[in-house]
Amino acid sequence: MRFELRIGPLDLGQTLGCGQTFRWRLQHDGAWRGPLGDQMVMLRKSRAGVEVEAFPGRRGIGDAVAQHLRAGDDVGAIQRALSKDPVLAPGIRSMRGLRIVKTDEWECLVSFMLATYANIPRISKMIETISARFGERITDETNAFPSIACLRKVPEEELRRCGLGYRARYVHAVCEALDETDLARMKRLGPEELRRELKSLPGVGDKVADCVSLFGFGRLEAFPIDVWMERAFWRLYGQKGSYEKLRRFAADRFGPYAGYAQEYLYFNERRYASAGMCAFSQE
DNA sequence: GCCCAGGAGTGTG
DNA sequence: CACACTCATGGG
Repeated sequence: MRFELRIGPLDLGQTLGCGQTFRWRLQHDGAWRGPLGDQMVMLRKSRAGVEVEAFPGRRGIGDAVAQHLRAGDDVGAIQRALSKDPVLAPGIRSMRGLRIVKTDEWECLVSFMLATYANIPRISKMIETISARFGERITDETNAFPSIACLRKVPEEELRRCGLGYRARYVHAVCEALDETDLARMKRLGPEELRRELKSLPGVGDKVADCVSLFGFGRLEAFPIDVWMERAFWRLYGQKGSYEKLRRFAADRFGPYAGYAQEYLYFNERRYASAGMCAFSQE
């Protein structure tokens, strides 16, 4: 199945390339390929948005892609609103095509639990390994991410052999603490309640809870704070302190689209670290 | 070999 | 509240 989705602005690399989601791969021909639910999808930039190719191309895949890329979001308006922050504005200009994605709640929860104290290539590898061993087959090369019920049957030791390290215990415990109805209920919670409930899970602290709120549950006001964000806050705003303090600063300063501000700061801080350059104006 | 990674949990001052 | 320590391992 092949079709075009009208969407903009959109840069696939900025959106799928690093950190929000971990299973999209850039192919040699410039297309991005990855599993979405139980189907394989290839995305290629087109004039009006993206050209989508899906296998096996079951019904609903169009909606799934649109939902994943949050096609309904007015990203231009969000950028204009956040650009009122003079510190943020220059960085936004280099990230016009970044969209926050909406990922599956369960896959997102596990992914960011695995992300603790690991780098992005390793996170991807852990997720690929547990998908390959325990997920339903989509193609010869790729399996879907395993459901809660699937993963619950896996002994902790076997998860450990997938290279999860100490994270195996948390994943195993969360499988037993949670089921699909819990996730469905959590979708209706307010932001603070959702955050509190996520944090009550073993292996989920402030940062993971905020990542899962933002990407998995689609709460654009969520603002995950990691080491990169601490560096950015100190360098650009002269702010440091506890997670709660920085979180409040972000909420006050960036409002309902704080998640987007976080992504702009995150990408630019990493760029700054690697290139020694800065797209933001100094304080 | 060395360093650090999109942290969390636990204990202590 | 802040800090220190441990956790288990693999990319760069």
